[in-house]
Amino acid sequence: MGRATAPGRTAAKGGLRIAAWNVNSVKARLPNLLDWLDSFTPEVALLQEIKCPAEDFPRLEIEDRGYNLAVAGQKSYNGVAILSKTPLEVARDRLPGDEGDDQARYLEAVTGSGRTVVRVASLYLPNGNPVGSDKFAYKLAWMDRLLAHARTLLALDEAVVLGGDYNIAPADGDVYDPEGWRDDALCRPESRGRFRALLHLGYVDAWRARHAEVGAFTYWDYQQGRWNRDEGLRIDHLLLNAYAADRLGGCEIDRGPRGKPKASDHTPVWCELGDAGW
DNA sequence: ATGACAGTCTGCGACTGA
Repeated sequence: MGRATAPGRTAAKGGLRIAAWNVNSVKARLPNLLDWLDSFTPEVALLQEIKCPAEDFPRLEIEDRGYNLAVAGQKSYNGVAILSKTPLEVARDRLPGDEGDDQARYLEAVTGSGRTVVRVASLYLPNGNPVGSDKFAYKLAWMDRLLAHARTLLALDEAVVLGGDYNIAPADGDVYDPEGWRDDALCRPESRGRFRALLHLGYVDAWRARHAEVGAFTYWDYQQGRWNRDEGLRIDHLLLNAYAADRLGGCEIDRGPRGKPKASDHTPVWCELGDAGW
């Protein structure tokens, strides 16, 4: 159609690029976030760990760059947001299954238009350490709720992308030191088994679908020179249902933001979805 | 080497994260 092409859509050629990034405080990271939005110009950005209530989100700076915005925030910790060049229709701002859970870790919205309509979720799965604690139980329960919800989403005839910080390294090849991390909540069989259960539902790990290599990471600890040594973990993921996977173009980890001053300890992962072919 | 991280607010120390 003759619709005007918005700035930043050139690389997508009518498709759209969806990125997930744990920014570790949207206020502390605002210059980094704006630099990234200006240079990469994703059509959709799924942010985690904004660490502020929705009313404190730097809305104007984002909207000035042509993004619509949806936020599920809370004071001090957690918090997720979705930025999109096209309007957002929020579907839910909490993960169903536990009315008593007030942590802001899940936000789901429908965005895109015409042949590029897509349902996206920005999710921040609990860390779960130390293993054996109530935090670990919360992580596994949260993952069980995500599995149940992901199953209900399969009934929809639309593309679905569940993106964010899963706090799970799916396999030893996603960890710089698998032996050292064997008993960590990010690598435990209980965590990995639930991640695999998502794949068994039919969701596709977009990065793994496009890359066979091991030793590619999305997170590097601030301490002990982990970034300079490239000692990290791949824990941020884009999971695609079949409708989305059928449209999957490239999927890449953008290491650029991790190397900048005042960086988050995570870096973005993004994928490109082409137009629906029908 | 008496060190070597970075957010948050309960704020000059404690808590959380991965």
